[in-house]
Amino acid sequence: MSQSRKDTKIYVEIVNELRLMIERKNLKPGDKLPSERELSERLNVGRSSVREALRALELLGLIETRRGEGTYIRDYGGHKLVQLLSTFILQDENAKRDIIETKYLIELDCLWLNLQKCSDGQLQDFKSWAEEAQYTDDEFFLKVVRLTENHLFLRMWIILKDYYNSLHLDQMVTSKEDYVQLADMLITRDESKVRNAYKLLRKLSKN
Amino acid sequence: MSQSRKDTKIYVEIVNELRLMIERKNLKPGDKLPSERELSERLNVGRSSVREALRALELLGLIETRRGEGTYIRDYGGHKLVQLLSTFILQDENAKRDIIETKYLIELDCLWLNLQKCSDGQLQDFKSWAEEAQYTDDEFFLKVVRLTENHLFLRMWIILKDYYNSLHLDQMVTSKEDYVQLADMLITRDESKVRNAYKLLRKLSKN
DNA sequence: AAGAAACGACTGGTCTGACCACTGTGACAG
DNA sequence: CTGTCACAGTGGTCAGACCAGTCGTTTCTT
Repeated sequence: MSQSRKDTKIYVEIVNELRLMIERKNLKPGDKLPSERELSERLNVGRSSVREALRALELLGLIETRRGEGTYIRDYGGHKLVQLLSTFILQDENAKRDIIETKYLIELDCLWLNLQKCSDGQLQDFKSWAEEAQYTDDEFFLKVVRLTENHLFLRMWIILKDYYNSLHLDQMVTSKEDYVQLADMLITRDESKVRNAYKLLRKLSKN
Repeated sequence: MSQSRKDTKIYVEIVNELRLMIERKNLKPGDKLPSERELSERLNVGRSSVREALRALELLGLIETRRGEGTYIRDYGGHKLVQLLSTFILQDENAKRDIIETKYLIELDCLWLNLQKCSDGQLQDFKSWAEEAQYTDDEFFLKVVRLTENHLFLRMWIILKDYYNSLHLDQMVTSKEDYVQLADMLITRDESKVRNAYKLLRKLSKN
């Protein structure tokens, strides 16, 4: 009727089956999945079909397999996906511009979110860290994004960061004062000041 | 030499092999890839390994296979990825809040981008359309996002929209005037006015 | 008894060959 | 010329075999 046709490939069904299993058993990153042979038996499919499904999920970075041990759920992060998709997607020049543009805007969004939602204490801690610690640009903004406690932005930013770094742009040198300044402006809770501090840090001339 | 190292799985090497092949021959969406059997022969690997690689690429939406015909390069788009990643990523409770928050912020980003980059003519056209056409909320903002010509934002927004709709929130009724008003504010190129118009439309009390 | 070596059970990694279902094509009968 | 049909090629799936690691237990050595 609807789509009970067998036009859906087995391996896709297995992927869905796995999703359900993970949901039902509430499996989290680090947990172990059944072995390939067991899955093949439980689902009444060939082991090769199970493998196709698992390999696909692995390439996506959703699971991890260790020979001799088993298959485990993984904490998702860009990984190979980036490298992969980049050759397929980032062909034209516009893509390059999109990545830069998007990364910057998301960083701004996260700054804004922090400005809205963080407590004074959190912002103060952040500033102290910015003053005292050693960090790269990625590390600094990772902390910014983490502070929002928005996993979606975190995922997106991590992927964007990987793309961004794969562009091999000229590394611009950002002085530590710029970072500290930005952290400082957060405390003022003044949106436009934060915005300007970010622009300065990124050396964006105008808006 | 290069691949005599057994630390990389065959199917990953095949994926890379395919990437190279696509680059070298400059294959584009719609073009045909060699058959599974031919690949298996040319690369001296088993057909099952070739399949694992192809299935992974298929799940990613990078290729398309048609039984009896062959394997073709596909025009990339989110596809199954969304559905897939959602269950693996959005497990916790905060996910819901993240989706809403992120969608709104990205919509604001796109509005801001349009305000920066669009010509007067484009904005005028957009306003005319907003006044005269019939559209849903999704359709309205799809147009907004499209206008930015940032494919990355477009992809992200589409994904977010799907997530968002799957939440089955109470449909809020937005009057057409709000949309027109927003389009109108774009023309003024006043950032804060656009921001306020958006907040009004989304019925967000404060910031 | 304590430590080391060997074994066995289990897991993923890969290959081969077989069969099915489907699509495109070309030969042949009308 | 046209319609039919068989065939070769392609993806979809499966079963079985073997390799190569990991881990826990057993057995042997000291």
